Amino acid sequence: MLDNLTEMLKGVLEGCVLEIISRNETYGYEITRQLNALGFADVVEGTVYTILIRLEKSQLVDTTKKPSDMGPPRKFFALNDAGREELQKFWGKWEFVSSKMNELKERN
Amino acid sequence: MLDNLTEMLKGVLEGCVLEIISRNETYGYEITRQLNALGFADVVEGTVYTILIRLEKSQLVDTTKKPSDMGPPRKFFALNDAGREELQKFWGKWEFVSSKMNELKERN
DNA sequence: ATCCGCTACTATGTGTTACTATGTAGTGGT
DNA sequence: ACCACTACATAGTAACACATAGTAGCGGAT
Repeated sequence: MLDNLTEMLKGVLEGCVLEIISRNETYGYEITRQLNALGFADVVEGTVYTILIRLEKSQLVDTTKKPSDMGPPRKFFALNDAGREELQKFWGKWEFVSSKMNELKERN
Repeated sequence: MLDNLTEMLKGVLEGCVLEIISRNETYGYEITRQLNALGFADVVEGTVYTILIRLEKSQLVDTTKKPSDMGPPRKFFALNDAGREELQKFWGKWEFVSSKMNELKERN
């Protein structure tokens, strides 16, 4: 129905991942499932993993590997201080853009 | 303060331009000014012109050139039926993403 | 024993997009 | 003559989501 969200997700998906991680230390596969459950049904693992690697390189997250009884070992991600700061900045930006968009939409 | 909105504007800026055009037949330079006034202060003409050319190629707008007494002739843009449909789709997508984002943000 | 499905991670390449930078050109004021 | 403002155009860049493919562990069914 609302065919392709890809472009609109640019710049917000990373924030979503940060938010999800901030709630609970978690791992890529699970994050993908949560995003899908949220409604972003077309988001695939490849996308999430590239985001996670980016977050790791930017040193916004700490990682630990833990065994799983359901498959291969899981790489858990947790926000560090820089990550929490980035998350706050993200919501600030979202609030700004989102308010401006609604302003534009409602104005007549 | 909220340093770089670039990535978050991807996918929404085109919709903003569509919305602005839908209100009044207008031209690139003026659209840029309106976006700046809205709060998207860093959006520059080059960005808007590429969007306008894209809209033209996608046949979402009709164009007419009109002389100006303030400078070079202006290229006016107006939405056609396809453009109006696209605009509606855009707001549908925005509504969806935006609601999901707020759901994610508020949930605790 | 073998295959399949699910879990879980990694890597390479592609298309789209906003932005940078630069150039052209018309008008009016000083 | 010069400059600021108006107005449009375009080649190149960086960042991002996504496509695609591969590797690998585990459990259940055939």
